[in-house]
Amino acid sequence: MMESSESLFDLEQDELPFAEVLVPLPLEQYFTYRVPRQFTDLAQVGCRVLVPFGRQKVQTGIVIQRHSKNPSVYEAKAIMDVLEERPSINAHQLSLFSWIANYYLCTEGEVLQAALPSGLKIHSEINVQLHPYYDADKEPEYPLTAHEQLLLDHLQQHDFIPFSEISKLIPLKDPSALVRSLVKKEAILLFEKLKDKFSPKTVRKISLHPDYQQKEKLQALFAQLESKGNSQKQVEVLLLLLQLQSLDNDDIGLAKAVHKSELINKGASASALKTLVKNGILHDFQETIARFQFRGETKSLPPLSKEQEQAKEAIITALSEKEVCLLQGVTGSGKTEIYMHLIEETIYNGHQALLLVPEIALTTQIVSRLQQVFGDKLGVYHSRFSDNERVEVWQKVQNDALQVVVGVRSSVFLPFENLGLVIVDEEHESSYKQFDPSPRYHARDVAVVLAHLHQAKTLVASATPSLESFYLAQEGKWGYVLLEKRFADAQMPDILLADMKKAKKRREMVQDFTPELLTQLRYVVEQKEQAILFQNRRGYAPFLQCDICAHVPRCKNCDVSLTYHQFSEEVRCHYCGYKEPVPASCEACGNSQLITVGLGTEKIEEEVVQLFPATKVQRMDLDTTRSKHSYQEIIDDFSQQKTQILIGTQMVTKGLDFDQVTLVGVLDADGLLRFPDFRASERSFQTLTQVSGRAGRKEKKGVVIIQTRDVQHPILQMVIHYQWREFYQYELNERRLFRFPPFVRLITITLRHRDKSSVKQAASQLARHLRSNLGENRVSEAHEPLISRIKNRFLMEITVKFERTGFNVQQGKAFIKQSGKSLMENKNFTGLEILYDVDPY
DNA sequence: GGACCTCCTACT
DNA sequence: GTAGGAGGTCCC
Repeated sequence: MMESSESLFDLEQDELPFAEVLVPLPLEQYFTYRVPRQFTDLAQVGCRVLVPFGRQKVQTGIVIQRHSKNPSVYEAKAIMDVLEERPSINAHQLSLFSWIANYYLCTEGEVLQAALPSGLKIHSEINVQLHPYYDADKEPEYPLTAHEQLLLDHLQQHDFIPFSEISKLIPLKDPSALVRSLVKKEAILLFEKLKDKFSPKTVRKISLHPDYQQKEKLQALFAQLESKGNSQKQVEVLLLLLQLQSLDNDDIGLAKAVHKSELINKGASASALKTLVKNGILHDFQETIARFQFRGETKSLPPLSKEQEQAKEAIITALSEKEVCLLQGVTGSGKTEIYMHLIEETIYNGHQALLLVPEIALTTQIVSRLQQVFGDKLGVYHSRFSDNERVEVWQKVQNDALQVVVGVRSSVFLPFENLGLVIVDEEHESSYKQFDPSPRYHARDVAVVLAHLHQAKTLVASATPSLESFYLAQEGKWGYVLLEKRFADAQMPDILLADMKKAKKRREMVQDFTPELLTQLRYVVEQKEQAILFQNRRGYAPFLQCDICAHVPRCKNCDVSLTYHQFSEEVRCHYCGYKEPVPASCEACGNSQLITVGLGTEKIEEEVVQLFPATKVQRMDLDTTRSKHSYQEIIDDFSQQKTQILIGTQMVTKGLDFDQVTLVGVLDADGLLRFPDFRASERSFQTLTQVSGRAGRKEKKGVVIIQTRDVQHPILQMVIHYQWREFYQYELNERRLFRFPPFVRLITITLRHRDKSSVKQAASQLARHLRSNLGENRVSEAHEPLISRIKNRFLMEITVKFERTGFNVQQGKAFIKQSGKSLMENKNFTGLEILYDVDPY
């Protein structure tokens, strides 16, 4: 694709004076720009260009196509600059963008927005400065308001302020009117400045000037300096430099450069240093360094057990016939070692490899294991890294300086040149599906497409595969390899159910603990072993309730109850972030007795601390892991056995290897099972199996206790008996019966509007239109979603189910999008928003 | 997404 | 009347 467009371009470059440009914004079309003569060669397809966009604004765009068709209805503006000689985005990526936009019903601009690290998305920002003729002491020609005065006062002290920061300085929601007024009064000027440019990390280094890098020359120099008498400081600097040069080497390497900061830290006089540089004795220069530098020896690959070796061979065989293979390996079966061997072979064959991991599983544990083997061939791509760090990985992947990347879902967008293998670890993880900003893509499914574009292979792995993947493997569309034996002959734990209903009736519950779980916990504490307690709800309790009138405090902006957080003494909305102090009394009846209902991690922590005051307890959930390192700290403390009991949400179920955990307690399995969506069973089975897998490794067999009010529940029965085959057959049957994925393709259409009746009317109109054109069995009636208002917008929903075969899904999707578009153009529904979620999770 | 414009409304 | 918010539009 690249080749052909380039050669076409060579032949006819003068006839391609226009470019279609994609901008990273949620807009449907490309924009046409004129390519100035000096850029005819440079502005290739895939290059980033700077373009004027909107009212006096600079945007980064990508050249999608070159052509010679001069747009007739408007005059094309000119590309301002081409940002690189080699395209940032390769042909595979452009195809991938367009596939994602089509499949997930979003725009290519949204994909670009998600794909490019912001360090590569330069755009201009408006700044405000004082007008050169403005005189603060002079009586102003026009009177100034208090707000205007505030801004001018600020500008007396500062050279300029970014427009976007004015609202932080002055309590104004939209400062544009204020700024406009001040411009008119000739008190300020506006100017634009580019921001977010990538800057490589550099260090300043000092070395001897080449003229002095010989012993004799140096001796002469010393003699000369010492004779002067006032150069003592300079002599000290030179001696220190020589000392540092020889530090890790007996032989003095006179050409060697040392860090300037080190010289200064060790006491070199800055002014003497400056003089030496000025006199041409020392050389002061900048060196670009990588942000990630792997130090230390790489080890050879860990050997595989017989079972691992067999699994690896089976995967290779499967992938020789099929593009995708599912590896189902129980927790603790040693999948990571198999990955390493497969990656090694991929690199050996001259290809790049990508290992996708769920956000939360990207810990130092897995990174350091891979780094030990792959050293500086390995790159890590994570949202917690800075922009500059991400740009660096991006560029190294592009230059083939990195052969392996371990990363989170957005690493499918990296500019791989010759991908050979993609591995999706823990593929059932819902965090692979992006939700909040569109594109709402699933990284596993995008990975399969990405691999296909590179004619590469995909390995999809999990102990508890998604129903979708399991089905594809069962149907033979994907290969399938099973690894059932735990590594080093570790035994699977005993999983037991504890009947909360019975315990409650007999009044045997101690707070939220059944006698079974409490007994085991006591034993573990006495034996100095470790335990994990799992409850899938953060905060103290899901909500507060009035003891008398049963009123529950609700969010002002959303249709949800507020969650009680004891530590911060607040009630919070998990949807819009609204929070308020805990109400002293019921707002409905004035009663002051508000009780907590339900169970969150914070409350369990409190109970455990009461029950075991001498034991070290740690809680791990969204609230305790907000900062960059706290997650890792909690993990480290627990694996070093500084903490004995770990209490947490989902997070504790994710691929962490702790050897001394002998007990896992699930405090309330019913909360999982009751979840009102079609994935409740699947999620329950996966979560309970995964969390159980945390118990007992190596020598010691573990125990898992699951508390429930429904001991007969079929899902729980299958979990405790390890009947995963039965589970998949059972659940596939249900899905077939009720027409859910993997038997149909699901799309959720959400309509959003600030006016309730408008959104209802728009939704039923859209539903009627879709039902009559696509079939009533494929499109649901418009209905209110479970949460019908978020951030003061009312929501309506339409569910679409397309069968997998015998129906043109792509055509159906296009029809939906077209219908949505024309509905939004309807003047009765101005302000209507339509959101699509393809393959919702 | 954001800078602009227009329209609406709550005040001194 | 007008400052400030809210909604709507367009970007090549």
